[in-house]
Amino acid sequence: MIKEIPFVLNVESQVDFSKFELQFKALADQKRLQIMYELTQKGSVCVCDLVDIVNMPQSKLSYHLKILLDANLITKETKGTWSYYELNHEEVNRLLSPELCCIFRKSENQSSGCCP
Amino acid sequence: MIKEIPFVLNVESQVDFSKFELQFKALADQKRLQIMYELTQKGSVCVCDLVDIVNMPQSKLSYHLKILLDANLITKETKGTWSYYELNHEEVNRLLSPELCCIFRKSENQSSGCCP
DNA sequence: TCTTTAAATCAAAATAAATTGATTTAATCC
DNA sequence: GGATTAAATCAATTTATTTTGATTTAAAGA
Repeated sequence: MIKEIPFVLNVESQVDFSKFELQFKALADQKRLQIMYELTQKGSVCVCDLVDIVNMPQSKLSYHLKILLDANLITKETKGTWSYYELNHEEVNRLLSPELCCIFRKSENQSSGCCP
Repeated sequence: MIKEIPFVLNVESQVDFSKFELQFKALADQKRLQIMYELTQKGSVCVCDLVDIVNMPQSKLSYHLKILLDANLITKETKGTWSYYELNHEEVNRLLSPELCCIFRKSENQSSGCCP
């Protein structure tokens, strides 16, 4: 019979925070928070429109979208020459408090169990 | 007669994300996440002990504690020469999802309405 | 008072992230 | 095919953050 090894020593220093670091880094910028906010308000938006909405040069926007995409906080769908970005509500809800989720959620849409 | 400029354009860009930026910046670092995790496990810890727990030079730890403190994610109490730091559970819960809060919460203590 | 210890601060160096403007890739339309 | 448009990428610069080791501040004890 095998004795269980106590699940105690230094388990804490094993905890892997790298995914959280990546996601919080993506959130740690007002420009990117605004992009997320706009995607919440407008739903699915193509880069060519987003450029005007957030008033940002295209290459700069592209850079910030990539950071959000790599963090899995937004999703991308390409249709021909256009790329449409959307908020990844599941991931945002997984990460942020209901209170905070509401900032990234239209008040009309209460369906996804985030807002109180 | 002066024509009014329509108050339409860019109302959304008025939303102030600066406090969130500060807090997410504080969270956007594995070392600081580990510090928060240790404070969750150990409750109130003085810097002199934390140095060994997170295995970090004192000045470096002091730097990271300040960032967490400025973001209101931890609190500090000085007793004589010692400084004791604690997690600010209210603020952490306000910001992070119940799921994530659990990472910064001892499983014994279910009192604060965070874990499911 | 002098010494010791804890913790914060400082300035310099190292590292990382953001911005810029130009270029590339690739899909669409004529 | 050639021109046009959308979006990503690139390299160079700028800006911000982190690390380091030394110094400072200040409380406690002999």
